[in-house]
Amino acid sequence: MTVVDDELSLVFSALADPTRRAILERLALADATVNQLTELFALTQQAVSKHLKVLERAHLITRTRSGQARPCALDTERLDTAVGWIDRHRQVWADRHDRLDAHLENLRARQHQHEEKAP
Amino acid sequence: MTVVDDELSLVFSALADPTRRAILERLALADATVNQLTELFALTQQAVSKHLKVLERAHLITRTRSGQARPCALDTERLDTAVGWIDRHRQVWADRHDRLDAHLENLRARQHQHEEKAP
DNA sequence: CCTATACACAACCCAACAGTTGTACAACTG
DNA sequence: CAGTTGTACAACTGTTGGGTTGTGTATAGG
Repeated sequence: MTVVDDELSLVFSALADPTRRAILERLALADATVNQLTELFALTQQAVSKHLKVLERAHLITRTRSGQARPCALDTERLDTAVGWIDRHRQVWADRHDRLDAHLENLRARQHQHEEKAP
Repeated sequence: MTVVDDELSLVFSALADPTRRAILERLALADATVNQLTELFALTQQAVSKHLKVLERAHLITRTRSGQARPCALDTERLDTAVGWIDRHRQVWADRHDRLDAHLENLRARQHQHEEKAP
């Protein structure tokens, strides 16, 4: 993070906390109010509110107003972004392996040629 | 994190830093030594070594010894774990929407019935 | 053997973070 | 209208994190 505060850093560091992941897991099932979420943890309401603020800043949740309650809903768009980044580099790495496999295949083919020449 | 240090927290917090993500991006292309990685950033070798330690602790890279060099290689297994977690909850959320869509569809069907009765 | 190289370890600094308590405030409830 | 409920804001504390400098150490090369 430091100064950057780029999108991915916000998302990943939001996901880095077990409490926040638990909140997201809960919200995947159904929207919830701050108090409903607070009941899930051995934490004060204020602590949960702080976590929600982090999640909101990372655009992982959205919040509306419903009377005195302030329900939270999961927003999966940034999760797509995060998976996108990971997948991209998993893919490059996989391709690299493909290339390695191709390379080894190539070697093996030449090996056979040598064997034919001098068995 | 705090005390937990579970697998996912280690992975996500490792991914939360732009420098570390850049390191992984570089390693997706090819293995590299500490010095090679250091050249990429305006950082001291020690700072890069610290980042590598974090990545190693999260099992996102593996390190071997080759003479005096200590090459780093990407390890994609935990990336799978991370994507797994995200996907699981994206899926739950998507299913929830399916149910909502079904519900709305249901409502709409009934609405039509009413319209037929009293247009 | 001596020196340069590639890296790690240790101590320290400062900023950010997770948590707390205490309080303010707006919106429901009787 | 008074009291309760749901939530946010503020100030403080202890801990973690990224960065630095300074130093140690094993390996490679002349």
